[in-house]
Amino acid sequence: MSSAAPNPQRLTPPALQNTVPLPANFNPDLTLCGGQAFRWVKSPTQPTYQGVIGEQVVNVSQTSSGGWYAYPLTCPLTATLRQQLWDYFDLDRDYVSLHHLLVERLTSLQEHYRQHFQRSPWYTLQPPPPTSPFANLFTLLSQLAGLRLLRQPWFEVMVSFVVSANNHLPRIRQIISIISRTFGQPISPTAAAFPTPAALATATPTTLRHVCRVGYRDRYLYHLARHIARHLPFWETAASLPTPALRHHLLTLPGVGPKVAECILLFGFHRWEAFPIDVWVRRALLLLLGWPPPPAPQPTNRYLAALAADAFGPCAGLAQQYLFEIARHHLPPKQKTSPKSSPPLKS
DNA sequence: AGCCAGGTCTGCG
DNA sequence: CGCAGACATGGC
Repeated sequence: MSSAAPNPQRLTPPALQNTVPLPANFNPDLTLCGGQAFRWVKSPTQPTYQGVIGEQVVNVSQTSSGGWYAYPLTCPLTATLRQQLWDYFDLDRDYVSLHHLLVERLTSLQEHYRQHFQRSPWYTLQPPPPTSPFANLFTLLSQLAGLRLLRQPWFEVMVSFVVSANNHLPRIRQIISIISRTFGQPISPTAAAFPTPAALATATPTTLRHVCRVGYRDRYLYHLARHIARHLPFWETAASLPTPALRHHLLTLPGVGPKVAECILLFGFHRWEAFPIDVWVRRALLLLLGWPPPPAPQPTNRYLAALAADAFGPCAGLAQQYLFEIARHHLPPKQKTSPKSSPPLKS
């Protein structure tokens, strides 16, 4: 844990041709340290992030001119590995165009509902507050232009988001790290690959709870790993299933409900029509729409999912990640319920 | 100290 | 369906 050594491994950056250059506007904080992946650690002293992709420790660093690049830390960059990084960072996709598309979709969605709610009786009863992070939508969204969706392996995503339920991001990262070091193949003195289903299937609930600190989720992960390991041939081919069928199968897994299933579809099977709705995305979306607060009737998540599918279509997943990051950075931690009355005074 | 967390599961009307 | 509680753990 605590590296007392003054300078652990000050590797000189590899020659440029031995790295994978990332797009000019790449934003590592949003992409690597947001809510989609849990294995990236930001260096406190340098513009560098270290993570694990497959069986490799990977660094993401910045050149003096500001560009970002990725390279494997402990081995040369083979053609196969270059392709793996290219795939992980989703470098075939044009996120600049996607950003412009999202700006357009979100703006028109906001305007549509603004007009809708202006005619609503709830609006005149309780007008929305003028101060909202969505007041200047274009400026808000421009801060997110470097956010990308990573193409992660599906089993790691399954485990990560079962762990994520009712949990904090820092603790999710810690748990995923312990699970990797405990059951994954070591690939460096300090790092390990994420365990295969077979490897994690050897875990006992007791170990999961008391070593990996997963709490009451021990039985979910225990049954999940054993189930996946036992039906591995099926899940290896699951990537070719249509999204509704795949969603149906995911919902049969222990610890996987509607929200986690959408996360696995999006981050693990790269289905961009998936739209996970958690408390943050829900709050951000309602605020964007200008939805009147209670006592006005509130929409169900099922309704919001249909709304998002209609508004964003094949970009729903990226729109969701935008909303999540907006909520995380611009909304207060908890939406206070009704003020009710002043707190009781101690006499 | 107490509340909350990228929810899910269970059991009830 | 919709709703209420429980649920381990640890950060803030």
